[in-house]
Amino acid sequence: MDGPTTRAARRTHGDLRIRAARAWTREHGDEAPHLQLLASDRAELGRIAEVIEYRTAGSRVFSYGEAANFLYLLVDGLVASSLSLDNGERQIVAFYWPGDLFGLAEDGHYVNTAEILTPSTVYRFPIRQLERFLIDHPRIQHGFFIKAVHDLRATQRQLLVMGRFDVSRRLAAFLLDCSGHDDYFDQPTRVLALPMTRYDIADYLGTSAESITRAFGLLEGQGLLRRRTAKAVELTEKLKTYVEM
Amino acid sequence: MDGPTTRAARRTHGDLRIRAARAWTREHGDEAPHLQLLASDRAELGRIAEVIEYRTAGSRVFSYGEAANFLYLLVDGLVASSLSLDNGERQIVAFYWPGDLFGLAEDGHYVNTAEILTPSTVYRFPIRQLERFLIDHPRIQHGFFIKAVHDLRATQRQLLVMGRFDVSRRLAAFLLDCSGHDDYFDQPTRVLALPMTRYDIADYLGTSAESITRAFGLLEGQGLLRRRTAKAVELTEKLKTYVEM
DNA sequence: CGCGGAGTTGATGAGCATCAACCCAAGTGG
DNA sequence: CCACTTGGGTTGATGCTCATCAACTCCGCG
Repeated sequence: MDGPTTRAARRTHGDLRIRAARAWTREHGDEAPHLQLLASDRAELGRIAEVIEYRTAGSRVFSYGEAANFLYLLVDGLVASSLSLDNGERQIVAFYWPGDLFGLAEDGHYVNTAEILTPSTVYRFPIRQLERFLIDHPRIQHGFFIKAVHDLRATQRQLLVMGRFDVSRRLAAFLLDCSGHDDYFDQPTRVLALPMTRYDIADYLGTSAESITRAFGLLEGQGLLRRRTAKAVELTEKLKTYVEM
Repeated sequence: MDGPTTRAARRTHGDLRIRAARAWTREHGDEAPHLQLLASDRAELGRIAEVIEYRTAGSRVFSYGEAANFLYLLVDGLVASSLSLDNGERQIVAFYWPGDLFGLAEDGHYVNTAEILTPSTVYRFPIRQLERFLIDHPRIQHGFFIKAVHDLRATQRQLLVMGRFDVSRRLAAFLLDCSGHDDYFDQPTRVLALPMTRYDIADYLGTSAESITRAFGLLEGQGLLRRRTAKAVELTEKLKTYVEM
């Protein structure tokens, strides 16, 4: 498989956006799912970043245990972050969509593996430089802090899904999450494009690919969705009511 | 049930400690599970905090959906953070031990319910004041950021446990987590004091209280632990090997 | 002493993992 | 251009894990 291509970050950093809802306070007109970074902030951040493009699905941005020298911002594409057991079983702990940060580490080593699911573009920031930079730019650091809190909330929510939902409900909740990403969900037709395989979904929802297929069948049987192709699903409004929380 | 008692934060803030491993970089002598805050930092933080004591188990620090005006730091005791479904099922998404921060919110409202499990002492910080304070004190904000990342890692790990482990393994992993807290684990005798009920453990591990009891039985049958009383368990060294990751 | 909640044990059935077989679409190479 | 390959997707059969309901014990407490 061919490796990624690297180049210096572009002049304009309009694509440097961090996806996150506000942590505690609500501010006027704060509905946007993206943090507001000033143009000057973006430019400064862009200065310490490199742009990398990954072409091939299946390639890895980094692997568990590697020395962690970079933090990544996904600009375009889809990335999965996973943990694996000795027996080879894999648990995907997060899908990263455009605007997401990834590259969690502990004591200088990555604590999970980041895998490319579709051709992707990322910014990568040298950790040490970034840490210094954040100390010097409290407002930007605050944005990163809010992002971390946002991800923490989302992961806790997923814990509820895993702990209390059967497979059909988990799938329904997952599809609704996906439908929040306009790159993959066409509002007018309500058709969701699924960039990942059944196996990926299963490894995310703590079940098997067969069970995912059967859950699709169940939801379809109840008129909550319609499979156009294996990777394109039309969602109905009723789907929301199926996931009671 | 009697309410909590409030008083101004004390002069000395030696108990203001934030529990977290470093996010990315490892620094010399950085083994301690607590962030290093300067004495002056602690004093400044303490100035905007109030100390609250909760006597009665079962009382709530805050409930889902309430206006979020405070962030909490647990000094002593044990607190559970949970989400509930319409049907009353409860999922505990985290136990908070001394040194943990809690009070996640979104758009100004708490996104889970914090419940007192044992008599507890907390610091509480007015959110708005704290946010201003953190912007003005980048190093302390950095500590909070690291704490958030630490919690995110821990929650992702729990997601692996929930997605890939059977009940016995989940319980074993949970007991090992608990044994990391010296307040409740006596190193010499290897006896762990469990401050929570079977129901709490079940609601954390996404199972039922009966299954927890049976899992205890299975682990005991394999010589991995010994139940002294319902709330005191002697762990063996072998327990670690049972949870292969 | 009697009450109530936690803990335990047993019986039963449902949901799902697993294994196996098969279909289908996209590539690949002759 | 078409056979062949490969991996994802689907469907069916079977057994196991665990949720659930019920009964009972144990313990602390007024």
